[in-house]
Amino acid sequence: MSKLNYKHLHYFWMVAKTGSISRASEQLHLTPQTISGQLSLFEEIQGEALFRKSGRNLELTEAGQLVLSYADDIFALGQELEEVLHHRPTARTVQLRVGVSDALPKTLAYRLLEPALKLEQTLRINCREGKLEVLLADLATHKLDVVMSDSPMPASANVRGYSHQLGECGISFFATGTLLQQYPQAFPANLDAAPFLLPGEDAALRARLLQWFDQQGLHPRIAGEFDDSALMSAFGQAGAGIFAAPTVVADMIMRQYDLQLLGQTDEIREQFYAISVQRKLTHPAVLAISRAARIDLFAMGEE
DNA sequence: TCTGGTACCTTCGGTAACTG
DNA sequence: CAGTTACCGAAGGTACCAGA
Repeated sequence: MSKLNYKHLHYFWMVAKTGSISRASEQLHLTPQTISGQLSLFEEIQGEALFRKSGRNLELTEAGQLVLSYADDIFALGQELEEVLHHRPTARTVQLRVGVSDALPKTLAYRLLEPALKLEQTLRINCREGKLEVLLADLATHKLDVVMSDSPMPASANVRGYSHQLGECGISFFATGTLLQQYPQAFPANLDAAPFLLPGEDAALRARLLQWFDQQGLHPRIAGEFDDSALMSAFGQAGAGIFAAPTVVADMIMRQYDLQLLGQTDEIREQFYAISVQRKLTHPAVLAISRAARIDLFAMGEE
């Protein structure tokens, strides 16, 4: 049985961090051929190529990305041990690398992540926003621990992942006071012919809204389409149109953007998911998010 | 397009320290 | 003391880039 050589792992880690053998050799005060040789040996023992050549430099393979994610934790822990041994007490820090789909309202993203901030352990959140497909690619290469999205893992995605539903709620519609006065009819008739800000094609909410408009015989005037929910809210705040968001964050949106509520419906349901590469959620912060989100939404009578 | 310079990685052969 | 491991110097291969 092969044993992990931590010296090899350290050389690998330094090469991965610096992006080249020559730069790593400067950091480690060794010659490049030593690093190269030890790295080859490490790859041979592990039975996996960890780097591939990219021009003059090296880039990590998928296996390399996986090893790096573990090496980061191992050497962070080592550094922490040194600090403890040198009588510098330090709180144990848990790192959470989370990707937030840009279709997910930012206020909701915060609301979902909030339970993780209340963990007893010190948490460092590394939060990234982007298109779901890009975030899922990063999840597959272990650059992210979890992806928060308004839709489950797409069947077409070329990534192995598991969708964990955190909850669901109805939809609320918001507008500025000035815009609201121009459409005084009762909800939802006041949406008819009103300027409307529609979520982009990546958002799960978009299709549900369009279908609901059709069922209700409503014909809002589409004033804009937005992939980014924060951008859509900003346009809504400026009076460019009415927009929809999950009811669970209605209060936060009205406070944050100084908007008024047109109406609410439970006929459209917005769902929230945590997507991970593991069937079971194991990261302590993600577990906290998962548990708290379900309880919180249930308590509000929304699930 | 060719050529020379530069940067980077790998292989080979050898040495020194460590281990059982 | 033989085998193993880690290391280094020299040399060679590959990729990139600038200038003719």
